[in-house]
Amino acid sequence: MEVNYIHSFKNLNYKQCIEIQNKLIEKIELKPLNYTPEIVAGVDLSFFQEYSIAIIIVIDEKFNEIELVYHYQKTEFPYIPGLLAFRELPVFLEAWKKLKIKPDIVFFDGQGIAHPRKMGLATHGSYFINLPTIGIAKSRLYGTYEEPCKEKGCFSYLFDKNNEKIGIVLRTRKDVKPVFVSPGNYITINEAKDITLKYTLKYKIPEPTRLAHIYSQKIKNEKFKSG
DNA sequence: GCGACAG
DNA sequence: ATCTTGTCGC
Repeated sequence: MEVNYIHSFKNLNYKQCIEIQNKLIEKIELKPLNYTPEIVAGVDLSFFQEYSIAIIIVIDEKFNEIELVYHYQKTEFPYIPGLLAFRELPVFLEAWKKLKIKPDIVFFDGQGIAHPRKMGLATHGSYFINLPTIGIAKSRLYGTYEEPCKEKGCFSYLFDKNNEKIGIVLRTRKDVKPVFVSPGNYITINEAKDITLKYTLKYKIPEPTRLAHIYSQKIKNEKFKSG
């Protein structure tokens, strides 16, 4: 798939990254999707020594795996809370170029707007691929919330310092720690929640991201260990 | 100054 | 994320 524009982030300092994020805030469009996604992609990265491996898995409504692409290159940006996109997007976008099928929406392993500057991985990534995105995080980065009830489907809202909703704490499985769902872009908070549940089977992590994680581990082992 | 802090 | 064994519970 095509990429809007891309440049390495490796020479940016902390302050410059924050400036980029602040400039992109005004471009966020949390508008209704107005259609039901049928082709969904999941993204995840794994790391081995100095390398980063990004994989993208594409599935249809029946969870059939339609396409899988990956790309690995040397890691060129450290993990810094709040700046995850600068570390992961460059690798992801190289894998994205190899993708033939155009998904209706993309699930990222991290936050969307549930971020100090509303610029989590999923939101930042949406500008490069021009598609709706959802952030699925296993833990909280930013925001306050009440604990949702224990049944599958229970949820509570995540709020920022201005008491604005920035995401949902969603119980995707009974008696299991909830996931933090937030829209990346071009979708609403509630749609992100509904679509996440729709793509969740018997595990805590919804299928797109869960499968992406499994394959990123598998490819890492094939390329850097046994194979 | 101190604590928090996606992957 | 990654390094790593067993273990409690459905």
